[in-house]
Amino acid sequence: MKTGKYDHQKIEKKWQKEWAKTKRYKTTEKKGKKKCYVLDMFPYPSGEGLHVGHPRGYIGTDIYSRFKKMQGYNVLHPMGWDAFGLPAEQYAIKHKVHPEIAVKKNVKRYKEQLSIIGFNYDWERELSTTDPAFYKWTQWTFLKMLEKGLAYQSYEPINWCPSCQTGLANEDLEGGKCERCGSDVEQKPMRQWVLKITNYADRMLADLDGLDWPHSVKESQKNWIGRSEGAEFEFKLVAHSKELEQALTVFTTRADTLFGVTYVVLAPEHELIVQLQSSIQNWTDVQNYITEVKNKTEIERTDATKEKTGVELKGITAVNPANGEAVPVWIADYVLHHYGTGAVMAVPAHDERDFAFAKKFGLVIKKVVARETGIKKENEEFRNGGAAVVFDPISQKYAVALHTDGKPLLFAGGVDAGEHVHDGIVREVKEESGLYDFKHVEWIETSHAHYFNTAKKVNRVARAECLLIILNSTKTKSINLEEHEKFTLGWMSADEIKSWWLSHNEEDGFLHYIRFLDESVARAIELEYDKTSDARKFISTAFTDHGILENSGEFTGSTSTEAREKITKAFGKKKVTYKLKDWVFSRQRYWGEPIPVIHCLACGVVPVPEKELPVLLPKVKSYEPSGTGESPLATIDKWVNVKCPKCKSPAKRETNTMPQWAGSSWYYLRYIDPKNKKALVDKKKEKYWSPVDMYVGGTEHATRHLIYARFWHKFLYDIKVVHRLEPFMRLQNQGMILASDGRKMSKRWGNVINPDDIVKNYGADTLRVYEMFMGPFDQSIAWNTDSIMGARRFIEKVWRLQYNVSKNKKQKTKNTELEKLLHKTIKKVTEDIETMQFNTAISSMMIVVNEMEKADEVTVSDFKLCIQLLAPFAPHVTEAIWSNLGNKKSIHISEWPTFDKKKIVDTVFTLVVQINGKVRAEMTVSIDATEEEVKQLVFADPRIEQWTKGKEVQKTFYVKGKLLSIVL
RNA sequence: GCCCGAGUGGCGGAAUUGGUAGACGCGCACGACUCAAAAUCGUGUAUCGAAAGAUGUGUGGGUUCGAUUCCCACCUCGGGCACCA
Repeated sequence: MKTGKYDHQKIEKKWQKEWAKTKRYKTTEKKGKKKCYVLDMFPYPSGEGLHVGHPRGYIGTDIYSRFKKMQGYNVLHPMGWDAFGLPAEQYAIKHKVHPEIAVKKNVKRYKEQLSIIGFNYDWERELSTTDPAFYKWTQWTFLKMLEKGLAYQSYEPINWCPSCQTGLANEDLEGGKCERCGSDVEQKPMRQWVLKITNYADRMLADLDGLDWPHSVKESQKNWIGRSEGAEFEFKLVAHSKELEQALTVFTTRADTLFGVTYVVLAPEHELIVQLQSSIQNWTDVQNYITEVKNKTEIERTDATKEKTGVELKGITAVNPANGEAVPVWIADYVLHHYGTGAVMAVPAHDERDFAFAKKFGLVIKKVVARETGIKKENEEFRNGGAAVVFDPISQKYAVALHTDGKPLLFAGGVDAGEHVHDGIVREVKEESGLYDFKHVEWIETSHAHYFNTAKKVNRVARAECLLIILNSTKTKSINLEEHEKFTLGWMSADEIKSWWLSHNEEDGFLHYIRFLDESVARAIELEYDKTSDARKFISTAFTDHGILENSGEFTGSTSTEAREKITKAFGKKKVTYKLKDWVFSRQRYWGEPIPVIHCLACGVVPVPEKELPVLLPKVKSYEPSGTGESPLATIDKWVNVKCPKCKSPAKRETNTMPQWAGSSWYYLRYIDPKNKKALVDKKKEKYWSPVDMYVGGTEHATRHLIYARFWHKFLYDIKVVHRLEPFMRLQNQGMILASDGRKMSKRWGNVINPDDIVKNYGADTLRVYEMFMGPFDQSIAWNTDSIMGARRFIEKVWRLQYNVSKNKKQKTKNTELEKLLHKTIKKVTEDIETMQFNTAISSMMIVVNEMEKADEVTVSDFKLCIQLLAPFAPHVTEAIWSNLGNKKSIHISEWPTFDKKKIVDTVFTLVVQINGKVRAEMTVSIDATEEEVKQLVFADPRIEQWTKGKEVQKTFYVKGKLLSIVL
């Protein structure tokens, strides 16, 4: 063989042409073979073209699908275009071309850019969501949803983007702003089509468990669906001492706090308010407030840090179903109309928001849950007691009972018979500390601690009141002598007390009890001491943890968890609520699938008959938004005015279009059977190819595309179009490639690296290897053009190797060390591709190539195995070498190498000798050596002797094939 | 605030049923080849130290013969949710 320079341009052009000619990548459907469906999230062809970040995921799926093909699978690996929606329309408006033409142009450019990278897509299955033959089935599915009652019209206010001139779904917002343009969205009441995705919330949640998806994506979906279990309670309403016919239903997750309700709050949009008008004494104020709230943007309204506002509905009270107490009724915008029942029972003692509201408006705060520490045990002995935090405002220090070992404790104790618990604590403090000059005594909280008394060997639960005592002076009287032996009066700052307890993790008996008290101290210390006020006011916060009930009638003493069940059962009913909202499905824009319904004055909403699908998007002169909240389609009289399919009287077409996410919710099914005119997908074909085995895309789709597609798929399952509950079995995220400055690649920053340039200068194979080698596939990483040389050098090494190898063609003797390494590499690369750890796969191939370069003799068969491993990564150069070696058929249909178990077994290993945990020597030992033999060998070694001399060996640990640890 | 995930050389990163930390690559230094340069090849490259040796995987504790890996607390960064009752 003649030595040749590695000319990537020539090689890549030649083989891409050859593959196209021989239809190398046409999907095979050989009988009796297993299938593998490998899919990329199809791109939105923008006008900017691709940068080097875009192909990263495509390279991953390309490697995976080539690998699976070589393993003998029938592989489906298609590509298409997600081309409806606002970006294409905005681009078209800006460049004054029709979106259809703009999309065609952009697709052409994308396809060119993709093709030079050498992907193995089956282009015969290419599809576009904008193709009428495709969107016919998007419309068809919508009609099925309409038929099943899952698509409905609503007039509720929705998110409206004033800049994009369209309504948006909840998923299209980012922090209350339009995800596309960043404008503040408004709440605009208008007619819209909505899909009942909430009907599927539970199934989507439950089926997440069976998916091989990244943990973070599953978490995002769980958060997005936002299921919460709680209860509904009905509060009867009273005005002028008479019960009204309307009642108020509230939703809560904290039924255990029902006895702590001191008022109730309605969202300002609540429909009950108008109904109650005649009973409301301050109607003008109420109306003013509602108007005020209406004028706020969504962001202003949902800002949790702003001051709470609200108005009381004077003249009306609500009756607590648990204890019959009448409480005031308020309206406030911190209560959201669209969550739960749009009304809450306010428990200021145990909810931050209610607390803030109650503080501001001077409402009653009633504590019904006490803090609980430790774990509840059997046969607990009950103790009643308390403790006090004693504060000296002059020195800003706390008085503690200082144990001789330095431990600071609270002044605490039990209560004498017949004595009030507060008096008991005060008495104890006086006796133990000698302090007596108190300025202020305040109750902070009640707590329950479960602990084991080590002295008496009994389980105890201590109910303890925690008091705050503020001193006038630090003068003392005589101190109880018995206590004085162990304790002295000490003064410590909050930080000193905290740090002592943080560094001493004591758990037994009384100490555990003390530790609970310490938590009360910590809490008391956290209370802000208001120096400016003569009233010496301590400002508290709401206690929102679970605990033990107080002041709750027969439920007093129960845990929150128990009480929640019991109280729900006694006074209300269980209820589940979701954060997920129904999918706002209409857009007031041109470039989308027309919603296939007709509005008839007589018949109402009439679906377009199935045989008239698709409802084609008409050609128009102006597709710019009308600005009236109506779609541009509304201006095309010819298209709009039709006859009602039912009664044949004049009727009008629906002029709203579908959102961008419609087509992408099911496109993966169409690749299976892209030309089918009779069905969305052929049942048999669907049964063979579904589900997608490997789906690769960015994390930005975690809560939109991937939620919508799962919903759409489950619907198709219900109407028996598909046979699997989930569309994508395995999902892999690819990380973004950032510019070398660490920012996103963007024209705006002028930091875009174009893949065409890299392919031209370094080659597609180098680009592919570099992008896979730069770091873990799913992590974001900055582009570094310097580092790309490493990948290029590696490929050149492989290229040069073919000439060294061919010289040895006749050589027969095997280099067993090299062979062993090669077989270990086959194992590693096979496993790494399966788990998409491409960086370590390439690393191990680099190692074997380096060794082959160093070796004098490399057999052709060993080298062949090596380039077969590389073939999915660098398809062009390996194909060229494969052909140079005299193979007639493509390397990409050759059989994937398998490793020989016998060939990777080591005969010797490196034993590591540790002495007292430190590595002191290494030695080569036969793999068959017994522990005794190893020990003999080790102790005879002079390097070991120098450490063991004169010392006694206490223990040894032997890990077979790894190390010997000696303890002296 | 709540829920996830992650912190390792000059840089990208490797190694976790607890067993040699830093594979592979980039960069850098020196050497070979060259009139010279580039390319290529070779050697070295965690820190401190002349060396022996010591230290070292965000910080502080703990378990263990042995911890990047397990436990507790904290710090920082990234992501999701957020007045969601």
